[in-house]
Amino acid sequence: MLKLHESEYKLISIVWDNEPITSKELTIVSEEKLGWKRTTTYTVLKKLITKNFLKNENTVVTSLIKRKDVQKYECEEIINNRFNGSLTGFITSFVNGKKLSKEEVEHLQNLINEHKEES
Amino acid sequence: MLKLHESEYKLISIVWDNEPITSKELTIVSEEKLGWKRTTTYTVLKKLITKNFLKNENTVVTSLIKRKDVQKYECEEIINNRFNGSLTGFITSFVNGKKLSKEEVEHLQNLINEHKEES
DNA sequence: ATATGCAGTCTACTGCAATAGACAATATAT
DNA sequence: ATATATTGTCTATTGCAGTAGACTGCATAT
Repeated sequence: MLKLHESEYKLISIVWDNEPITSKELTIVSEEKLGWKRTTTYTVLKKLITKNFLKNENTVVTSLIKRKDVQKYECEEIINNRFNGSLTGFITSFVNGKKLSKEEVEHLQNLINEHKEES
Repeated sequence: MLKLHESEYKLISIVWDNEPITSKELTIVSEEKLGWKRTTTYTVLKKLITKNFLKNENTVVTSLIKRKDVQKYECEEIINNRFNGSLTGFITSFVNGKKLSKEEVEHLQNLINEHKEES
């Protein structure tokens, strides 16, 4: 289960952006970016360690799961919950009333081609 | 702001699926599908009415916002929060390690074409 | 006129996420 | 040996979402 609470997500995002990072530095960055007190960082850090999302070895914090995996999980969650598992349903909804730039179109087309069934 | 809490989302979903629906019926369906007591339904209903998401006229409940709009909002939320506003980032993540069926590919391609900038 | 039931509100309880202060343990400097 | 800082934990507080019970007002049947 890759479910993260909001505060956990915020902290692990800082780790992803900066790892390896010492716990000390982590408290400083959290203070700067999130306005958290030192102990708040430690509390949330501990949660993430307990969940095996982060580890802290000798005051050096690194991640055990990758950002991509969490993102993927979250995508699936919302698509399953809100769109009955339909990716096209999701995209239809998102894209509704929007225009896609040339780059986006190109990028999307590549993506689609790369993930076509057979071929 | 189209933000909905989980319980609100569950209830409005029932309305979307059944509107127009009497408040009485709503309590029954909520009881069946969600296991809610009558008063819970009324409590959440009131919240949704206060937010102008639903209305209740003469015990007949109807929606003031459409499912699509809420879904769109939620899509944007997650894409902005988690993917810096990048749709392709989102899809890349979702599609990673998956195959897309012929129908999906076709559907997606149509979507893209319909939303190309200029043309 | 009185009892019964339905519609709806108001208040309260519970659980949990978010936050942080008090404290403990260990290392380091004087 | 003692003061100081660093690392980390444990406990407590706050706020809010979720849930539901007690109550009110109104209509209707007897």
